[in-house]
Amino acid sequence: MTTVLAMRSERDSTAGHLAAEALRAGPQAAPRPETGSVTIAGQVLNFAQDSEIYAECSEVRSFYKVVGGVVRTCKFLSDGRRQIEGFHSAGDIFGLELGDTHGLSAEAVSDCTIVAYRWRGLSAAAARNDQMAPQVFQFAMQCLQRAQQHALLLGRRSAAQRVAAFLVEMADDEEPATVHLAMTRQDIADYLGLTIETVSRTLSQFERDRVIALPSTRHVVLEDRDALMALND
Amino acid sequence: MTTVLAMRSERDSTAGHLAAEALRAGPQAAPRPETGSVTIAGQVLNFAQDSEIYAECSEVRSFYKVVGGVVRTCKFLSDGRRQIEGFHSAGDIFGLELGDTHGLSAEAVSDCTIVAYRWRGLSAAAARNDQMAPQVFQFAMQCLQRAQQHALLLGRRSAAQRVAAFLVEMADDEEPATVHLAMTRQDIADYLGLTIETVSRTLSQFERDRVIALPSTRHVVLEDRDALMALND
DNA sequence: CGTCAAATTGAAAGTCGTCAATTATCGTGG
DNA sequence: CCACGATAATTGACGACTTTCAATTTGACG
Repeated sequence: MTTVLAMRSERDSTAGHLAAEALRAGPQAAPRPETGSVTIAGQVLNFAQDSEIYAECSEVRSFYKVVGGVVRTCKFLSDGRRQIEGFHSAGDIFGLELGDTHGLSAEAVSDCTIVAYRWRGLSAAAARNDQMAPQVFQFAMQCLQRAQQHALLLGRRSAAQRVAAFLVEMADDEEPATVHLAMTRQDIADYLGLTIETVSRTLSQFERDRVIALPSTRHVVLEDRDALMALND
Repeated sequence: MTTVLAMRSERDSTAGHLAAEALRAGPQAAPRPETGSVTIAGQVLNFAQDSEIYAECSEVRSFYKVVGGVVRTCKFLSDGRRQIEGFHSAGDIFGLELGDTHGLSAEAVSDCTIVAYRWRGLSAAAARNDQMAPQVFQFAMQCLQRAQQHALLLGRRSAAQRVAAFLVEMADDEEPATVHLAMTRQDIADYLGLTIETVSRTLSQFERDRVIALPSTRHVVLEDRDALMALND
């Protein structure tokens, strides 16, 4: 199966909008290539829960967009511990790298469907004369800002602040927000730089404080989102 | 006073080398513009110790290269604490951003000299038809990798591991390496996500263990660099 | 030599991690 | 549909590491 990812070449949009539109466009968003647009063939792949999408230090062959399910990108330490750099769900791009080897590994948090877009580095893309570079740059800078925000969280926040930030990050805009967690407590812990026990205890404490409700382990209702947000300035 | 930053337009080099050469080129590296190269005017600025170069959320007018001295880029929390994202010394670029506001603030760790290059975003640079985009992308990805490495450090390392990583990062290639610290213990603590006391205690312990020597507070001799590196896998 | 800021050191407290036990959840098969 | 086993999650007790608070020492500069 093959799909297309629209890569527009208009110059009048801002770089931000260009990238946002192009990198978020799904297969369904480009039923027919528009005049002047460049399309990139993508291959749809399915991964079972906990299967590896690519390994750290493996050769970069493609970058990826999540169609369904959730993906985690992470690093491993020699002692077996993990640092999860981020979770990626429908519409998110991941695995786009400058060098020829992946700096992180990627794994399926849940069963998921992913589109792989062939990618041989920026120079190869630039040589095709398409307007991908600004979008790729935009993407890199977004990743950078998230990474810096994450470093701030890991360096300076308490366990309660980290868990609160995670819940707010995962929540939708509804009120009260219901968060469906695709990942285990271990995943959350490895994302927040905590242990599974601390995450569990913190969630329990939030529940006792009536800040959240836990109808099931994977469903969190943010009863008092303001209280959660207030924990981080 | 005005200087130039060479921005080469050759296509035959790898993206990596392009960026590395162009972004590291100093005033002295481009005595005369070469045929086919694009030059960017830079303004030399001096900043006194602890003065602000730009504030978080301030408008992006330029990006910067350090000529002399050391710069820190950091974020502030509402409680007054800081997370220093990185230190930048001679030759380093900082302050290059996608959006129109800075995501971090920049301050002079020591008295320092900096070249400011006018920068109005990638689209403005791209419109001038120079070949800056790949170099900027390369730069962004390098920052991203450093930020991810830093997140790993902050999320999963003990105080001793963090201080060891910092010393190795700051060390030159000589043996034994002598590190001249331009920053205070507080700066180091805010970079490593620790307190000033913990940094001090850890350095003292390293000294007792004969891993380092401290001829003065700002001079560290890595007596046993292997031992320091062994702490992190 | 005196003053002030930076750095070090000590003692106590607190947070989070570790280890262990219990409970809950989910998938599988009877 | 229920029972069972395996995995995930929770909870408790304890300990280690880091922070906090406080005092002292060191170093820079007039």
